[in-house]
Amino acid sequence: MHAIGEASRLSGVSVETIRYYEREGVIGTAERTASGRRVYTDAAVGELRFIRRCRDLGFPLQVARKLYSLSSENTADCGEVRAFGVSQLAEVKTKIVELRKLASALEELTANCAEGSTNCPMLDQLRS
Amino acid sequence: MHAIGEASRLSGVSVETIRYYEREGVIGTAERTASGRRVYTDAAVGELRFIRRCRDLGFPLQVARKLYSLSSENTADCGEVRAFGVSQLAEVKTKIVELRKLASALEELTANCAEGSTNCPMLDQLRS
DNA sequence: ATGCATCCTGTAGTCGCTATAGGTTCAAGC
DNA sequence: GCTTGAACCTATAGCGACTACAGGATGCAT
Repeated sequence: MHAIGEASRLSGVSVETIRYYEREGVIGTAERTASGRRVYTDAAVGELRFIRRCRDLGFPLQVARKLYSLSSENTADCGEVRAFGVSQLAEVKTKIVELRKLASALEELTANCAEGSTNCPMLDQLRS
Repeated sequence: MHAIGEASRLSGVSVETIRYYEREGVIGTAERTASGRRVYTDAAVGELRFIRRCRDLGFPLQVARKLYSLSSENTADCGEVRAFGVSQLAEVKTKIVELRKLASALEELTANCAEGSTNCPMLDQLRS
């Protein structure tokens, strides 16, 4: 059994975020001590770590939650899980493409800017 | 002179967002007709378009505003403008690197998932 | 005169936290 | 037993950049 601070350290989820997750129903409500402090089992810490890993992969909280509930069933359909992963991957790839365009636009814009000049090609572009 | 809907069409900024920009001081307060409707000059539409272009390039609103005010000075220092662009470019590049890592992680995770299987390597990874 | 598009204000919701205020509880050292 | 300080508690507000109502006023064409 772990206090919230320890659960935070073990899972990599901040204390405030753990409480937020509980409020929002992302994770189950933690047990409490007689004085009202939250207490976490190893399984609960595992749940937090699972959610954090999903978040690190860019899954929204709702999807993280769904994946965790799939993970808790012993009849989890791998195909359904895969679908979330594939869709997330598609989104990430789309974002990369967008950001690449953005990067080259910024490269072009800044290319001809010079220190001290009061005639700025970047501003000209933004204005036109 | 243009009504807000027309200004929106001309600038590519939604009506709600234009009002939001005014509320937040991103743009100046628009003139009003006798009945209280906002009215936009071509210059005001240009301002909106400028802001939208900055946003499209990923600049935060504050920076967009700053760039617009630089653009309005006739003594704008091109070096200062360039600094914003370069810093934005660096951020975009950092994000691309992160997203690439994410994409390859997702590719690995989903690679061994198969339709219909109840033994899911992606969930196993997320759990472990 | 009617109807519909457009406009107005004000407020709340989105997402995923983060921060603050103001309080209680626990554990260690003296 | 007492004090101190860390860790905990709740409740609320703020972030960024919108978006989405609700409930009403206005403008314009038929």
